[in-house]
Amino acid sequence: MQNIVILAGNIGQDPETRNTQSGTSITHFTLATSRPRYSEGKVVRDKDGYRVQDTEWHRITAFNGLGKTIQQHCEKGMKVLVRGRIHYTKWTDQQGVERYGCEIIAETVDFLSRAKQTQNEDGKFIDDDDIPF
Amino acid sequence: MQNIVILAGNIGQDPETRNTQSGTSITHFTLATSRPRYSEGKVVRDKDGYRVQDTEWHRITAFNGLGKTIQQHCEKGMKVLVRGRIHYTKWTDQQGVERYGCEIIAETVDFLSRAKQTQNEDGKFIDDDDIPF
Amino acid sequence: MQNIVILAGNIGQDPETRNTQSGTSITHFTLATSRPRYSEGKVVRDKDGYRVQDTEWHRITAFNGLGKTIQQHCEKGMKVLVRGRIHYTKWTDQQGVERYGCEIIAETVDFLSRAKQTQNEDGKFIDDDDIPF
Amino acid sequence: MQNIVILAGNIGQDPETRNTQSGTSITHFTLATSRPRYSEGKVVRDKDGYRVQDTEWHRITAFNGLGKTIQQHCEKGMKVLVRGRIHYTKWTDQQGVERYGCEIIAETVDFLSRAKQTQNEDGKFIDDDDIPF
DNA sequence: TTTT
DNA sequence: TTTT
Repeated sequence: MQNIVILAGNIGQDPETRNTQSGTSITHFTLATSRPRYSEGKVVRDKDGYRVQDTEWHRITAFNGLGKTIQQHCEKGMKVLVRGRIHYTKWTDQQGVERYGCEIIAETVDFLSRAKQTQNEDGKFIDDDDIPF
Repeated sequence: MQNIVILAGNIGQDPETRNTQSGTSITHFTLATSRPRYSEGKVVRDKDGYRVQDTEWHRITAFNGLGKTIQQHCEKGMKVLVRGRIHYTKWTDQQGVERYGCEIIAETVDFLSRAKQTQNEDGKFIDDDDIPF
Repeated sequence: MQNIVILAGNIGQDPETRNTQSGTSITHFTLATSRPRYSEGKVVRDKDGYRVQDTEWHRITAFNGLGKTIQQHCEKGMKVLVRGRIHYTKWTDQQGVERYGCEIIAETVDFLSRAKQTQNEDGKFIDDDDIPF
Repeated sequence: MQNIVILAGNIGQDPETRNTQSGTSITHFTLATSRPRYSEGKVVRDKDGYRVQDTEWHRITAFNGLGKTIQQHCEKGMKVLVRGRIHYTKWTDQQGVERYGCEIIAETVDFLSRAKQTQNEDGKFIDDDDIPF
């Protein structure tokens, strides 16, 4: 049954891609979504008059082709819209403590800012077919 | 910017509600979403021929009025559709280790199964106005 | 840029499938979504005390494989969850008047009720691999 | 049951607001969402090498406070993210022909471009509290 | 821990 | 035209 996430926000760090032994490539980046804090129906401001924002930092994971497109065309600061699903992870850390994590597996990514252009080794720009807009 | 989650699944345990010192009530329940596992584009089956499902267990939080409606009308096994947002939490456990969590703050809940009816102390059923269908 | 629709509701009529000359198959069904009517923050009731519902009837279109799964496993009255996108259509009617329509192109359909089972010509049930749960 | 729409796109014309006799204010604007056309899994290009886009023009309706915020801070060309629901309308035109329409009732609007600033009659900028970011 |  |  459906597990759908839609996030529009800003990329926190340049994406990173690694390859697994099985040949799958995995791309990670972080995405900030913010919303103004409300208290009793009113916007909350700090002492300098700026609105207080609550920011959530999401860890986004993309595989293979979508991951490569992200690696080539996304960078820190870009605004993107991610559609995907929530996935929870569990592992044991070096102290033997059980740890839990949560990530968003991306299924589509739309660029809300101008996409970064990446040149290939031969100096040509990567084929725009990869850019989903 | 938008942080939207839509989950359709089954409730794992009866909801629990507690009240904070500030007068806010907080209701929690767990929700299972499942999807068939695919490998190379094909459904994966176990040795008995049943499809393998990957289940994600989400922790859902609802406040005040919505939480009370959930407490009164939801129970283990019911199918619901939750719309909400992702919220990450961080705390220090009793061993002094930093821990991270993830929960879904519910904004609406639709009942996809028949809602549980709860009687008040006077034996009357709680007003259906609370039930969102 | 994203155009995402998520609808949970009841199927109004058995789905219908037709084939185009180009070999694409197109499946249509209607889906009702309802919400209680509110006025000044309160549920509205009719003279018999029943809550007034506002129902929207959506026209859903699915192509090829997804359409065939719907044709085989969905019927009038079933509850489904559709994810898709809005598409507007325009045509000229027999009186030469320009007409506009709106349909939801389904990308995924989850069954929230028990799926209908369809027997093949040889009396066997269609392979469950088609059923998305 | 849920009827959720999420659209990210560009505003086609400056919003327009009118007031009904009952005191409700209604704001309308149009929003374009585009997606590259695919044929047999490949991007389609026109004779000049540009990708062919399919654009859907959505009619967005917002009421009262949300509508006023849109009127004050949105203009043609801005990028926005709308969350809302689909609503179908029916009316009889001047020739007595039954006509059908479809609109998106906005529940939230996020600005993906810099919001337009509007001055009040006294020359002051409208309170930023209205801007949802 | 749910469900089909 | 569905459903509760």
